[in-house]
Amino acid sequence: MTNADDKPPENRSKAVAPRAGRLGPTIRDVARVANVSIGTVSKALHNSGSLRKETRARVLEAVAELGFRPNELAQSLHRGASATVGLISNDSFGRFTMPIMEGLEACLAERRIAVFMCNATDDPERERQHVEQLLSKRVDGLIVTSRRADSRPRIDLGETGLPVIYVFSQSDAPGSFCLLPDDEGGARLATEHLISQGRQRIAHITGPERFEAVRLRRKGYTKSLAMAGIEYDASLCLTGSWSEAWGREAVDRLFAEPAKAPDALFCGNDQIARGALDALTLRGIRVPEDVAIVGFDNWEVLTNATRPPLSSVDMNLYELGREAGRHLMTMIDGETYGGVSRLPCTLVVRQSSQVADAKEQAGAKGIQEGHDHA
Amino acid sequence: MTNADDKPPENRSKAVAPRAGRLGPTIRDVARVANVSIGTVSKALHNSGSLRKETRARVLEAVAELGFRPNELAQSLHRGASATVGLISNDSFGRFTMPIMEGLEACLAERRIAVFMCNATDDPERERQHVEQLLSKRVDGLIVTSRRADSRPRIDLGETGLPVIYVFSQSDAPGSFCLLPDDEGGARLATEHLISQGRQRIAHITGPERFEAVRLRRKGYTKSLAMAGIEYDASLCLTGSWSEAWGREAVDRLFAEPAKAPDALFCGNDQIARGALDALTLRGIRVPEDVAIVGFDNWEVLTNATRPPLSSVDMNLYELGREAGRHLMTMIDGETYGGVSRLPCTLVVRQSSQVADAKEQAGAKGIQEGHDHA
DNA sequence: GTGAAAGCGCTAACAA
DNA sequence: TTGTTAGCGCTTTCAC
Repeated sequence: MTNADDKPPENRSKAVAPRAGRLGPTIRDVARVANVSIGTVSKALHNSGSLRKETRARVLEAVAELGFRPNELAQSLHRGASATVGLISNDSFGRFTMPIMEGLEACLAERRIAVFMCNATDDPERERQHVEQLLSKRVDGLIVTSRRADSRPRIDLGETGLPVIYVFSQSDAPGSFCLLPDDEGGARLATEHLISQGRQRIAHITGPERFEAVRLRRKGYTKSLAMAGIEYDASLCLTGSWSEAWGREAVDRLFAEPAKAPDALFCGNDQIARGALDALTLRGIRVPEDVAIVGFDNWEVLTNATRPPLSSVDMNLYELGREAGRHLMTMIDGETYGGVSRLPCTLVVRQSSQVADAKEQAGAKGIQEGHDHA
Repeated sequence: MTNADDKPPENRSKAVAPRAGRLGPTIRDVARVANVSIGTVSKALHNSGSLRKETRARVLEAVAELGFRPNELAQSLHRGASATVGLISNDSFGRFTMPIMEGLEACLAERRIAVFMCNATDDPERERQHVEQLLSKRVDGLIVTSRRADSRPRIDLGETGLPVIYVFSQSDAPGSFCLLPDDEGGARLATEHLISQGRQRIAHITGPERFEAVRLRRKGYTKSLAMAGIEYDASLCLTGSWSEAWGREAVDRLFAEPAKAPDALFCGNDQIARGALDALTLRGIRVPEDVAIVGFDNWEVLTNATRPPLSSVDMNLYELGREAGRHLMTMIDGETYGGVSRLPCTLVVRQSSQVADAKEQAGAKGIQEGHDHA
């Protein structure tokens, strides 16, 4: 019952919907301009059905003229899927979340899926609100990430069978799908590399015991020692905080008695490694000649800033994010996954662990040369 | 013409819309269960109109029973606004983008506005695609951020009068609204602080000339010197890269001739400052007794890791993000802004710039004590 | 106080 | 080949 000649309401400037003008032309407008029906416009847009060439051309012309852009909200409503996923982070978008986000976004963008960013910073109430909002917005899937020592309670999604992936975080609920780096494997890469460099007394300076990553990395470390027939010396395995200060302190302890000093350090993260390196330098101990060092995280602002540049294990978080994206897409398509999946780490060898003339060692599986961006 | 007793289609398991079950109950279902009309349910949900107490109760009961969650997509379609904004980053979600995102998200979450994250990494084509997608999703506003030396081309939004804010980035188009930290002011805080510590020969080691931030910070530095009656010595102002290596190299140059050596360093970022600090320490020059240092960015992984901890200028990026969110909300409500707005920086004083017994200096405007998280 | 119905912009099934 | 129309799930006006 609207009057057929419905003009744009230029007159009612203070109408109830002041943003109407911003919403742009609708498919109806296109139909009017092209002088065809709405259904025809839709067909022309999706290249579906059969249409006379010139009709389609006329429609596309009108589309261009009006600057028509289909309203995805309406499409989603119809389709029952929003081409949208939510990413909930508890790491305050921290250093570890970033590369994961990038990988995820890059992967999903290819299928034109958009990502809602939500920061819950370990506040259960905020998390609940975000989940609530995401469900209301009818996201097609959910990614949960966080840098946590222990596994987290699973997200409560009620009856909705919404696909969820825990990346770089673990849910305690059975059946949840978790994507993590292979900490143990990473540690083995590092330790075996040091052994291959001829080191025999390899110390491990690492973070707080309560982190599963700490326990797994130590496991990899001890396994590699065992495989090489090196006896594990508990006094060489030091647990502390994730800081440079702890790295310095640990070195002070390890090198208190020169006779018992190690000839290599495998550190739980790059900050510890840097602290250790600084402390060694201060003591006049040469790296890598006297003591070789390998860190963990491959955080380039650190690894490339030290002298010498720091070898480190890379968790390939960007790749982890991509993988999460891929899995999520197949889950959205109906697939189901569960359990913990771990992605391999890579060792990036720089000067801190390799005396110059031993360089030919590199090239083995999971090992790459560090390219220092000058 | 649908049969009134429309059952959920449990039978057609391989139907065209396999996700239908996931979409959850609709307002129609609620109406059926509560035995009222759809309109009544809506009123009950929004506490609008007048409703008998028990009717409302009945509706809410049905809502709870079914786990009904209003479909925001449908609401948005009706309302003509999506309660959604886009954030386009060209910094690959880097170190600077993170705190901005956090502030933005925190601010918008209060009004239940969700944020789409898009990473364009300085690729114009990807950026265009993202913008296109965001427009299709009918976002209510756009935030553009990037760490760039120069101003960027403005985002092309066609006819849509979509609100846009450039945060930590500048558009070359006149009329654009840009939100930036007050680099010049930050530099003045740092320089004046050093002067107040009795320093007279203050060097400035900074980044590449092509960054506007570099030029502005130097301007602040020279102004402060002038105000204090200290003559500007061009040989004390060194331009290089943003790296620790450059910080070390610059110190080597500055201290080549001990007679001409400065008694304070104001560095263009914390990495440079750290490199400088390390180089000084290596030369046996004491910080802060012999040379005081102030950095820029207040990147805590760096500032708290050095010995002594590093004083630094904080750009308050989190606050910048919040401010962007606030402005964007008022712009969505119809307000318009333009031009460049700069937010004040803060100086965080730690030990690198302040000899112990001079501590009472702190407390002035824009200056705060650095609390080192152990 | 409550119900009916017209949209919001789009798709797809069906008619013409 | 093209037009018509019934939804998608919700809000809101207007009858009753």
